[in-house]
Amino acid sequence: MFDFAPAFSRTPVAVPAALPDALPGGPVMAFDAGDEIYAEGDRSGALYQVTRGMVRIYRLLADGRRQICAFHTTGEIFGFETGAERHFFADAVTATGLRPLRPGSEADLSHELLKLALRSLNRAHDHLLTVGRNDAGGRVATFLLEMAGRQSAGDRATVHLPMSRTDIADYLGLTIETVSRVLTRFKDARIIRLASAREVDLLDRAALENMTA
Amino acid sequence: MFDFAPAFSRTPVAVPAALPDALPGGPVMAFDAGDEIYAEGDRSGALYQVTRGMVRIYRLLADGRRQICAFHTTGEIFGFETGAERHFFADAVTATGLRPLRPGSEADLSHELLKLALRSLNRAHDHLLTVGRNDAGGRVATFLLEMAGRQSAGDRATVHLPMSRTDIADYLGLTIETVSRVLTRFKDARIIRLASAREVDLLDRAALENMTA
DNA sequence: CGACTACTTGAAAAGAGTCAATTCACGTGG
DNA sequence: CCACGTGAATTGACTCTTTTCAAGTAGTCG
Repeated sequence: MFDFAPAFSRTPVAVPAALPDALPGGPVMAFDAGDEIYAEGDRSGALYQVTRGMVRIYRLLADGRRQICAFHTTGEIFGFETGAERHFFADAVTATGLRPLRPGSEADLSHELLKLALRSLNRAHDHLLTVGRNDAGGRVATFLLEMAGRQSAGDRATVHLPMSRTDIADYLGLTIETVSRVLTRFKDARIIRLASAREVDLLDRAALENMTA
Repeated sequence: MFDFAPAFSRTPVAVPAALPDALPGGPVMAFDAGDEIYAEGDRSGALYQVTRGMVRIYRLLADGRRQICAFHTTGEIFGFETGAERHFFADAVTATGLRPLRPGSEADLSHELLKLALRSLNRAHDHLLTVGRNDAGGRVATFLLEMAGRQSAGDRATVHLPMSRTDIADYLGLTIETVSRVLTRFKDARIIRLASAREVDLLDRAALENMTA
């Protein structure tokens, strides 16, 4: 049906380097682990740049199920909204610092924001691919590589996971039991080592990449 | 764990009404069903506004699997890219007309593009929710309501599906067999009527909405 | 009318979810 | 310093959904 698929390359999760400085920022705000940053229904306000820690962006369904759309780490910017109200919840996964960016109305700013929005859009599509076209193993593998890619230069073998298994499950569209089982399966296959529940050594990156589909 | 979830409302799939006219457009280009509009790896070029027909945006994996990110109908604009290259494939589902929009570099334009990009971002997140947190029934139900919402005023009971079951499956992260089975299940439950494989009457919208989670 | 493609249906297998029981890690107080 | 309690993570047994593989049926276009 399809002739042939050219090698598909995932959007690199680059920290926007020069960009943020172009935006006027306020003083850094501190949040503890679990603190709410904003909630669905709140009036749309500032964008935020993470100066340290980690933020999760998510939606809640009436029955309590949750879909985490994104995790944001140092340097990243989040908080775009289309309308006057927030459509998502955002809260701190760990102790977090945020620099609010005033969304001025100057046209020049739109250009910067557009770049950021498109970056977010790419990420959302990557995430969709992960969730839509991967089994549990592939999703967890993708997740580990994604987290590894964001930490330090991205080549250190040890990955720290600041978030709980529940967070990971809600990010990947799985249950916490499945996430746990996949991790022990990886461990038994010597693809990873679990120094502790939240410290993962990637022993065989190639194996993870092969599951990533 | 979570106190209570406020009613979650899905982003309405509104056709951008006033926006497109603000952008300078070229002459309409015609595509037949199946024609490629652009491919992954192509140089990023114009944005396109659909004047008639339907377009599918997708990614291909090395093993031939496909994830359709979006379908675009009349009035909608697609073709945003972050870098110099296309990250997606786009082709015509049916006979389609496209008006290319030159992405001029004027700052004023960024403002319009930003709105459009954010709209796409919202849609991507809705789609993620559909795929990540719904079973097969819920995904197909969501899909039917989405398609219904785009056709005419959105209240006529008959929905025309221009795309194949394969397209639907690749959009929802399911197999074509599952899509087919869900549809016959809905039919047997008198939730829909299948006038033909691609003509669906929504007999019980409430039932569909209840599965939408 | 025949051939091709799209769609549907069936049976078996695999994968993930559910429910329940441990185990583990860590902080608190004796 | 150790016992205990709490919440997080793992493991097990079982069920249910979805996929897979394999026919079969229906449209459609020549």
